[in-house]
Amino acid sequence: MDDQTRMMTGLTGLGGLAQADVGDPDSVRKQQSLGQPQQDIGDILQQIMAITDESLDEAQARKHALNCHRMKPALFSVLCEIKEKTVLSIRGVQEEDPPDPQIMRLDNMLLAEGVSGPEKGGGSAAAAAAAAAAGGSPTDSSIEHSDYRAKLAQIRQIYHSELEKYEQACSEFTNHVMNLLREQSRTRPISPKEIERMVAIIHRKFSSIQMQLKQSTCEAVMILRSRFLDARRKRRNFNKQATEVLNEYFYSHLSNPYPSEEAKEELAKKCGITVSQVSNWFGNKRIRYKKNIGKFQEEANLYAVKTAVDAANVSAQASQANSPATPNSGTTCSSFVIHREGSAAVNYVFDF
DNA sequence: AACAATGATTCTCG
DNA sequence: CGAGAATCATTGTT
Repeated sequence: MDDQTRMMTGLTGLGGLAQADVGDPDSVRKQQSLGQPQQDIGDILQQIMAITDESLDEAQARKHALNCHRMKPALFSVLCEIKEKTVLSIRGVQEEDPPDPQIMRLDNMLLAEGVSGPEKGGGSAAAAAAAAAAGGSPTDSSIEHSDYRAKLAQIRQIYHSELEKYEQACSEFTNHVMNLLREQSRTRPISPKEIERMVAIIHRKFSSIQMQLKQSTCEAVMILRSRFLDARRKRRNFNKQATEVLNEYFYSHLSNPYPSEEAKEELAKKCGITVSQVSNWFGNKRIRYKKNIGKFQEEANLYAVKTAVDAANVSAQASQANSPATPNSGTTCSSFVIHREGSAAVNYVFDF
């Protein structure tokens, strides 16, 4: 609202010029030299000055009265004359502002973040995700990005609606001022250039408000980004079933616990996690298992038995003669057992 | 609160 | 680019 008040002062500044013109004793002398009664002119000037203090209706009536006043054309021409002289001093003040580097910076950033620029509907959400992933594989990370995208969309929506509001307010205000100036130009001389200048001033003021909007939008995006990046570190432990599936695979492939890309995808689907999460899990598991086999012995045996039982069940269902004591996933399972027994806590390396 | 477990990240290396 | 290793940061347990 600070800008608005400043805008108003800018506006009254123009009006003030006219008042100064009117108050110029020079003009009074000129009027006197025309042979008109001084009192009369003084009255008119008083009336003009007082217009702003009156209610709209009164002012309207008074304005109409002034416009019909017999002295009006003469007064107007005098005002024009004075204006001619003073306008030279005003001209120097005009300076064309080059495109603000800061606002360009903000614009670029908003564009880069996808806040401004082409509206991204639901259809191109994948494109937005891909852009946000920036090099990551599009299959994963889309889940993590959905929250981010939703928040970004929220910011974008607020930004656009605010921008629209500002633009509307700006054009409304410009129209209002232009109408006002046109109306006033009947009473006092206002060149089109001046109106132009006034419009430029208004636009400058509004664009400074716009810059504030852009700035705070940028800040919001930055905050969102940092929160999001922090949030990526946040994690939820996988549910029991998922851990079970992963462990089952790990211990039944202990001699070569490196799932292929297809296996990873299948595990990911089974566990309801992403492929990269599966990769993370196996990476962590391998290194932690290797570091301290002893700690995992119990778990390993558990899953060895589990897979053995499963295998036995499968074979039983298949009406085969295998006893539960001779699991058919033997190669990997037994290799683990042998290794365990042979080198309890010493460095264990996977059989590659 | 201290500690362990665990998922994610970052770095180096082949 | 993927694996290993170290590390971070959160979650779960005691």
